[in-house]
Amino acid sequence: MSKQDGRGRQVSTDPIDDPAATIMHLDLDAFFASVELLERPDLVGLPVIVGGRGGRSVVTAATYEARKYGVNSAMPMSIALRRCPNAIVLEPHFDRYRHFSTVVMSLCGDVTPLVEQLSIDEAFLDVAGARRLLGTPWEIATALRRRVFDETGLTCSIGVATTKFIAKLASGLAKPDGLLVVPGDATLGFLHPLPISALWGVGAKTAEQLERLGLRTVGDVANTPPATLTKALGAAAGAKLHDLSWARDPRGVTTAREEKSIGHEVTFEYDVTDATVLRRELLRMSDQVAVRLRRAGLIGRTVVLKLRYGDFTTISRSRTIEEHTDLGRRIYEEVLDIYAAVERPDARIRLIGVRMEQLSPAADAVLGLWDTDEGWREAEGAVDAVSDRFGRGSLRPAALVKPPSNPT
DNA sequence: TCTGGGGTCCTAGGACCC
DNA sequence: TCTGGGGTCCTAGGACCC
Repeated sequence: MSKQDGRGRQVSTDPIDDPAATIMHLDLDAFFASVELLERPDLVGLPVIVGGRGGRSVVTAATYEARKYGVNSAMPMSIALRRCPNAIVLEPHFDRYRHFSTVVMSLCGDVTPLVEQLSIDEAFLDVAGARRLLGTPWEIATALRRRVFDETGLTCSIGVATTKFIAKLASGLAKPDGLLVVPGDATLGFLHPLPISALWGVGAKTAEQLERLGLRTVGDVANTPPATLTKALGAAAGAKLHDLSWARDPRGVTTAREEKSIGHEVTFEYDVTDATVLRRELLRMSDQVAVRLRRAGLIGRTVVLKLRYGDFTTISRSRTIEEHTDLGRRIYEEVLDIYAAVERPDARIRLIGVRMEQLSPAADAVLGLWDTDEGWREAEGAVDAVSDRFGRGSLRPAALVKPPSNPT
């Protein structure tokens, strides 16, 4: 049995299987648009685009009917509507997407505890330990796809392979509503004919670089000396690409990933020149960032201001402060000072953003206030007491704990 | 045609220390 | 007088992904 995929290729739906192919990549189809259609069944089968209505908005998601007109994610809405004037545009509802995402991730969790959520609509699963109980990878994936549909009404695609990279490629080729298993011994035959853009990390710029070297397929990259690649792309990117082109991808499925930064940014409907408006926005965003830090039980040390001017040039200025913080006023104070240093009276500002980096758990900072053994034990006890009572996210060292006036 | 908002990772240069 | 090498931290920018 076979069917045509979204790009007109034949995709096998035969139960090709390989007990050693235990990595799965699940990807919900046209996720945001599909969720919207659950509430608007009257629009099923029509070109629907999810995105803002402002003049500067972009396409967040599009149904396959809209994609037929050349509408794609991240495309400016103005262009999308020119290509597909009959499209129905719906505003996004991120709360709904988060809800369905949680449901689907928990269904994945019923298959195996080894679930790595990649984004709101994607996850890797390692089903090596689930085979005895649930069957072959093909059987597991088929059952999971059915269960996702039965419990949410959403379709998804699953790629199955021996590595993450190949599994992700496979789910992409299986879309929409498909399943593709790439047995271990078929990997290179599957991979090498694909275009270089299939490689993870190859976007427009890198593709251009590689084409200049005369490389068009993944197989071409595989047969290029690594030194040539590193010379053109840098040490890390060159080595990584060469490895991926031979399907070498040692990354395992990991469940825990720590956040490296938290930030917010806005693009104004019209460029802003009024400094009062900008400062108000910076205050609002500093508070938003602080709220998210506290909810995550994190504090940050590096404050980053991002500005994009009317001509789209973008700068960022950062400052690392002495102490960690999760307080909106403190973040605002720094960001305002940074802004003052780059402020130009005539500048037209298109976007501003605030971000916090160098994050660490709030509890660590509390412990860091003491440097003696007994002080440490005392602090540890205080942290436990507070987090037991209120949850770890409630720890705000600056407010809760006064450092000893005379340390040591 | 005119470019969102959330992120991650990499590079390169400079400061500073040993 | 001219000149080390490694390591870490910080900053700015860019490519990329969903």
